[in-house]
Amino acid sequence: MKLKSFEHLNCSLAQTLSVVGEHWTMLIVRDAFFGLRRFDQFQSSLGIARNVLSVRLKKLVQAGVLERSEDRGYPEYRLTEKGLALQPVMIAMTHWGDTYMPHPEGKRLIFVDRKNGKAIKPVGIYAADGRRLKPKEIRAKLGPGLQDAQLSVQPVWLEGMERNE
Amino acid sequence: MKLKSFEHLNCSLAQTLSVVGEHWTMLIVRDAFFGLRRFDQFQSSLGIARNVLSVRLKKLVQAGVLERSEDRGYPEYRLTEKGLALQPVMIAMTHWGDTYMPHPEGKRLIFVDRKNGKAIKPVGIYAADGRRLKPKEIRAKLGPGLQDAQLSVQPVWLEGMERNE
DNA sequence: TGAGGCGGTTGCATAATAGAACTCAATTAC
DNA sequence: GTAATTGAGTTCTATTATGCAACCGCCTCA
Repeated sequence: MKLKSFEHLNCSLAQTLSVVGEHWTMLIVRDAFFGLRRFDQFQSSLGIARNVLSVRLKKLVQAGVLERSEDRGYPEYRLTEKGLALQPVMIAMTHWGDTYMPHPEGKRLIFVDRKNGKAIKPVGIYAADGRRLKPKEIRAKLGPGLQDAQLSVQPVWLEGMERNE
Repeated sequence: MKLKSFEHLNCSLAQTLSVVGEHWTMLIVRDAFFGLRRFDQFQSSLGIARNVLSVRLKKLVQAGVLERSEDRGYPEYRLTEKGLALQPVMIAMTHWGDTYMPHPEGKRLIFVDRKNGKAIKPVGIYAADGRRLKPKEIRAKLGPGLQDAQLSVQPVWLEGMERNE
């Protein structure tokens, strides 16, 4: 049987995972963020099997995350705007890894404002007025794209994050 | 051959993926955020195979993302603090899916400040002073946990995100 | 006492991945 | 001008991991 897709779930997270959720995919995107553009660069940077890389790149291009061009005579893959928009995801994941599975020597990467070299504001959830919010200080509301009837586990879902105490 | 792990990459993102990067894992975490706690809740919410769910839950518990208890006489899985810290990742992914693969009717979920019901600040990268930064307005610097010598693709890496124009 | 419900485990068929070897075209080297 | 190299994939095979269905043991409730 095929790998089960997530399309039966009306869920934005599942949609995202269907594009960047496969083994290797986010790492390819990360490498693209760091300037890699060519097939063999990705391959040797990650140690990924060439056939798998081939499939991943095709899917990312098809999904509009990467763009393939031969403008310089050889194939290049670069992030589209849609791909660049994955930056918060990438940075949030990097931050979590740095925090909970740290390198003994300290942070591996530090993201700074290009303009002044200062560290960016720490990844997290902020209120409209700028206050930093803890996980349990937010709640999820149903939007127009998701109706009660579609919820698989009605009662719990409807309470949003209320039960997480 | 076994699925290749990402441990040969000294990379915080790869570390994170080694915990939550497998098929289904982030969706289980999402469900945990929404209050699901029991085996069959996860199973029927996601439609995941029971054996796979079993393996995933074990790994998440072992990784310290979920905590298994039988305090109420039956097994329950809930997010630890480490698991709750995945919230920015979850929300960033949800936001990306909502933006680039939207439901025709509109947003599926809206995250609000529990205190006043107002929408949270949009996910993104912000400078220390609060300015919102575009993807190319930041740069990555090497931290103590990552030395030049470990970089697989020296020249490009060293420039950080400079080549992303 | 027996009919579910819950929380898994077991066994099987198939799809996805890892690894290596192999194309095929364009450069580069000699 | 021909050989050797490089880059970008494709093809082939062995082995996992996933999906599905059936099963098991424990508890509850009628």
